[in-house]
Amino acid sequence: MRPSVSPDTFRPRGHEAKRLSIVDTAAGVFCREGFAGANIDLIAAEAGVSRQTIYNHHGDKEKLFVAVVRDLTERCNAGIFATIDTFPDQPSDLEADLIGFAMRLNQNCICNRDGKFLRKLIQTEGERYPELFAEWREQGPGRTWPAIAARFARLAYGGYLDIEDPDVAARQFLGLVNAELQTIFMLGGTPREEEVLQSATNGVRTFLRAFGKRRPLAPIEKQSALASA
Amino acid sequence: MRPSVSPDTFRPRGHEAKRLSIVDTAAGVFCREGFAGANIDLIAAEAGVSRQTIYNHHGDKEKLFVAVVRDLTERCNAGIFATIDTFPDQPSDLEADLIGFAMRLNQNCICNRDGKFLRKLIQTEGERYPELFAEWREQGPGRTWPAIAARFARLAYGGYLDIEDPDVAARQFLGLVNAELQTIFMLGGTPREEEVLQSATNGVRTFLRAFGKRRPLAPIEKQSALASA
DNA sequence: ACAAATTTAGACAGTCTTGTCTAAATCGTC
DNA sequence: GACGATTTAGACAAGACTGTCTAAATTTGT
Repeated sequence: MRPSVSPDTFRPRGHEAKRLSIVDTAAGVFCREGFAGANIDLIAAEAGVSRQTIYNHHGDKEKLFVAVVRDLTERCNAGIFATIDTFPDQPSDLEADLIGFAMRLNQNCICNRDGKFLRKLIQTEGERYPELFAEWREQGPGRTWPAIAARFARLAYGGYLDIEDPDVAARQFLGLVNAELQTIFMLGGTPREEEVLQSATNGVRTFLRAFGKRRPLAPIEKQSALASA
Repeated sequence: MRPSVSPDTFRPRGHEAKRLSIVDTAAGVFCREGFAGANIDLIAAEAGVSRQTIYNHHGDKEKLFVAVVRDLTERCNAGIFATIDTFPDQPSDLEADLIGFAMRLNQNCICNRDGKFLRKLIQTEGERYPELFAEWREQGPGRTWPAIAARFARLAYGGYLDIEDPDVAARQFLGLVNAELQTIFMLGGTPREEEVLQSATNGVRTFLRAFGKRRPLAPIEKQSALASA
């Protein structure tokens, strides 16, 4: 791969704009080529910036890489928490509302550019930077999963679901909702919206078969008639 | 990383032994360092072989990489099909038997060395070798998933499960059973056996809450008394 | 034990890459 | 429009890596 670039390269204006463009472009190149394969000249060309500017901003390749991961983690986390805030705490149509939530999570956090890049960088270079990715683990899954679990717990407490362990339920919810996208994720592809919807719909249906209140009509609840039909 | 190696390097004897050792070692190095970062000298040293021997056997770095992926795909597939053959077609204890199957699948196919390596190589270099990984997709998921789905279909036909779409159920089964291992997989780690068991147990329980026959006592079933306990 | 095949160590050319340096050009701001 | 800060292009040294070549050493089969 030669660092060739369309001649009419976009050239970002302003100090911050350049910093942004560099980190952004670098994310893409690190993903495509891996850390070792990523070429600073190529990043510079794609970012519309001279190589020296990259060194001015970030010092060296490794520091640039760290900046990229920090940046992605931060943006992804923000997106996830914003989406968690849309969790249906008082659903009118539980199935539809959970499918909507799953869709938002997938489209805004997991399948979007940042999510895709972060996932790939973690998978690819995670072992090489233990402390950096330990940080990601704490800031990412370590904070978002309990937040989702808390929402499911509230839903259970509100009588909408029949859940024993909210943490397990949260992880299984995500596993179910993405069950049909695994192969696509593996190869770094982006699933089409209909595929995401399909997987989310099937996943939520199964989730509700397992955890939905099964006798919304029966008033004799709780300890008594645990076995039902 | 310098190509340093313990001085008393194991030196494989025989033509085939060398070929094996090269492909095997290369798998590990490609995983650790990525394709671009993998160093032929390092592979040679770790394999206990001279660099020239690698070129004699495989021509160049790219051909070596292809050989590695082919090798891993083949071995993994063999393992998966062998494990699918242990699927509980006539379970005595459905929950325990499915947990056992999930454990075998995880331990022998997904968490073992080959599975870990193949997964990482696909994630890391998949986009760079579209046709190679298209081949993997056909030979791997394209063949194993339907095989698992067929087993679930048989279980449903036998009255053990209440499944509409066996393909969806199969994918969801895998998603559930691995739900709690995702973070570990992400970072390339190998989960401890108790973690695998925990995830499998929780996953199978949820799976059965969703798809298990819920009235094993009611005799007015389907064709006759297909439902058992 | 001998002949053929294979493997080895090391040198080597060619290429690529990182990171530094410099002088000129450009930009933002007053 | 002018000044200070930033950016640019390009050259450059140092090092790393791939893939080839050679002659010697080792292994294998008979």
